[in-house]
Amino acid sequence: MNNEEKLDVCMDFIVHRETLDSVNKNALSDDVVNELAEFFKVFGDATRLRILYALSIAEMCVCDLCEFLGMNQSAVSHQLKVLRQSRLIKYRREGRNIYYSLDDEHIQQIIQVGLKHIMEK
Amino acid sequence: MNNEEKLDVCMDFIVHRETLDSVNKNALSDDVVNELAEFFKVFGDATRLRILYALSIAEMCVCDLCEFLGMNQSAVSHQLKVLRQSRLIKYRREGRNIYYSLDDEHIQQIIQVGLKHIMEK
DNA sequence: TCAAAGCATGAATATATGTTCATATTTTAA
DNA sequence: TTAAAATATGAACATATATTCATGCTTTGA
Repeated sequence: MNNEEKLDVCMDFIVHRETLDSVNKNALSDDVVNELAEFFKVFGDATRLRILYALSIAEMCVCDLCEFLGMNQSAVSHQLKVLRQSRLIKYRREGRNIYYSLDDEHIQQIIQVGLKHIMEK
Repeated sequence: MNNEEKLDVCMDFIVHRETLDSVNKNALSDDVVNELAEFFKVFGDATRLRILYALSIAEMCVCDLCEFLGMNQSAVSHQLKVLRQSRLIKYRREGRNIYYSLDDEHIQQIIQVGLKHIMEK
């Protein structure tokens, strides 16, 4: 391993220049990383996961979701807004009701990979 | 659709009983949902994502990561602790340095699915 | 057209979380 | 064995976020 440069981070010539070059060359852009973090953040909440998983089984109106989640309508609507803005769900109006469903084929895939992970560990 | 029961959530007979039965029957347990949320939460931070992506390219010591991330050592170590506790990374000591690497084959898979999602949207 | 149902949303609050600062721990070189 | 380097960690602080409360909007039935 090469230790060619002195850097602020460590006090000696410890940093691995080749590794850093390789990582820097292949790293994701800030924009992509931030978008990706925002995307995963949506899955990082139990309420939203339950909504997504429920919608993977059936289309549901807000009322249905409130009943299923055992939460009040405002809380559910706020989370639905987050999911809408992340384009993970879509909706259609039918009379006074609004029916939500999944809007992306990656969602179930991601949840499945996550499930596989926690099952195996 | 059947509207058989009156529920607190909505003021009329709007809730869809069949849908709810089906969703309740197939829903994930609270434990699994919470574990899954904790798992995804780890991916929902740009710093941690950058670390994971970097480690998918090369094994790195803390010093390397500080330099790559442009962050101080304490902040990096705190995030490494989160990643260790989630069992997403492992480490080995070599002298004074500690080298981190990925500890799970699902990590790259999940990041790839996420990337595919944000690219297509 | 008007009241009520279903849903959305802004503000407020409580809690969670990321970073910094100071310091502790472990290892090696002298 | 002792000082310094590399890393870890507890506490503090600032920010982000989930839920609640109050209220607004849209649609339908009377």
